[in-house]
Amino acid sequence: MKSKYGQYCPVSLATEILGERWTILVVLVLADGFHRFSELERALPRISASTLSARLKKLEDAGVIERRPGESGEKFVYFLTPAGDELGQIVFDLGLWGHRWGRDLVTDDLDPEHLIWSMHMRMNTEIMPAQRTTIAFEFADQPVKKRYFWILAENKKVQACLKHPGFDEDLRVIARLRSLTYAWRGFVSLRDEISKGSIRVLGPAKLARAFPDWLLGSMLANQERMYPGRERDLQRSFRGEINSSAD
Amino acid sequence: MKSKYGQYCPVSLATEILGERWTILVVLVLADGFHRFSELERALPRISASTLSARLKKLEDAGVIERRPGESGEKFVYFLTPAGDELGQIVFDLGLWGHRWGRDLVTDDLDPEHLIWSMHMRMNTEIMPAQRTTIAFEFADQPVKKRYFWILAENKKVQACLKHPGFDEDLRVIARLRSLTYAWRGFVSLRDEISKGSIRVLGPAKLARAFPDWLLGSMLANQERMYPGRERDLQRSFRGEINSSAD
DNA sequence: CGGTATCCCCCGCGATACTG
DNA sequence: CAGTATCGCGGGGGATACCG
Repeated sequence: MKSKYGQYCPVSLATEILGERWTILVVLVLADGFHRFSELERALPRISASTLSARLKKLEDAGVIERRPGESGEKFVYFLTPAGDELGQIVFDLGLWGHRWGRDLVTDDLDPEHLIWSMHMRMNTEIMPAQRTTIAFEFADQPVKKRYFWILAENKKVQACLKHPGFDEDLRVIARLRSLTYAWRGFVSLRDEISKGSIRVLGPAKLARAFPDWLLGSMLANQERMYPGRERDLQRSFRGEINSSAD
Repeated sequence: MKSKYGQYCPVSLATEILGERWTILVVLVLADGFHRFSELERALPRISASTLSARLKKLEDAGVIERRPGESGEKFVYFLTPAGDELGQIVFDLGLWGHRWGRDLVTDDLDPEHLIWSMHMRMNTEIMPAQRTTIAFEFADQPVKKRYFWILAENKKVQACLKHPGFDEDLRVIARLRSLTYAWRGFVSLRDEISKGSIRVLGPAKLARAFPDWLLGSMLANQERMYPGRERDLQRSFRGEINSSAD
């Protein structure tokens, strides 16, 4: 059995479960409050259905998640057990570590669908209009298939759409994928990028002005990033890119 | 590249490094204060040299460890960087989780060499005799190759030996591997097992009486274990085994 | 649409051999 | 002894097809 280490050490035992590809991320998504197979697939765009199925089974066997009968369409919904909740805290710590010490992002890390998915979970609905608000996102540098997405908010409920939702947009946000991702991660300030024009917000002035407050950003965006030397380089190269594309 | 997830998510970035087999355990051993290639190999008996070499290289690239020139024989010594220290805390948390929620141990998890290695790091040298004390361990149920080990303590320095150290033993501890491992993990009380005879300590009465205090046990041994139902079953089957072998 | 079974390729890892 | 290069295999995981 490849996954065993031949050790009674508790770290080994934990690692047997978490060491397999994707497993930690599945726990993360469940801890984020998603419970359906399709939600997991959406949050983890590159996982294969069969792998996800296998991981859910293993996590269930390990006592990390519980499988309950589904209610509407889906066969099951998946919930963290108390053991899973404790694990979720560790996964969060790991995220903080990855934020502080993780490598710089490369193009292949960027994924518009996943970004939209993350953002729609962290909208400041308290200060958004109560009536339906449709925000269109256009990733100018992406191929057509990955260029257009929508986030709908209404009565403090937020929804992400991969297809045109059928009604007119209230705001349109146009940016390169990298710009919005960096703003999301907190590497650059959303407001700065908007005023510099690398992120454009089109629509009624009142909504456009309010938009930067709607987007809360990643939970970790306000956390300090280490290796400030690297970080400065990152921002410099990023800005250089923006400038050159604006020429 | 198999190790990438196509996500900018910080957990993904952390998992790219830690998701590979053995990596977390390498960090653990370094955090425990070992720094040499051979020490890592000893603490992780089933890792292959080539894999260990590859892991050290990756951890170095990731900024988790630092490779310094070695001083006596070895080419390098390996130290955690500040990033690695922070990671070490997470690995420790993971160990706590594994202790609380991890699966029961099976025979293949038990490893005498690793147990001796762990124990020799956690001897209560403050209360041990200052002069050289040699403790022989005999795992009665193991094949000859894995049956005999020694721990030497002298002046608050402790050393583990896989071969007869050349001088007489002061104490001899005879037990089945499972008994001592369970006592080490805190599943059962060392004192109880000694008084029941499943762990025997032979030698001068004064030393034999003191011995249970010398062995501090795993750092986690005093932590509560969850699923007490399972735990009781574990102890029952364990005791059943002892009894039947004592018949 | 929600989830599983099957196939098959590829690469991660262990074994072995090798160098300073 | 400390560490690295090479090779070969097994199984992890992605693609695809399939079922309810």
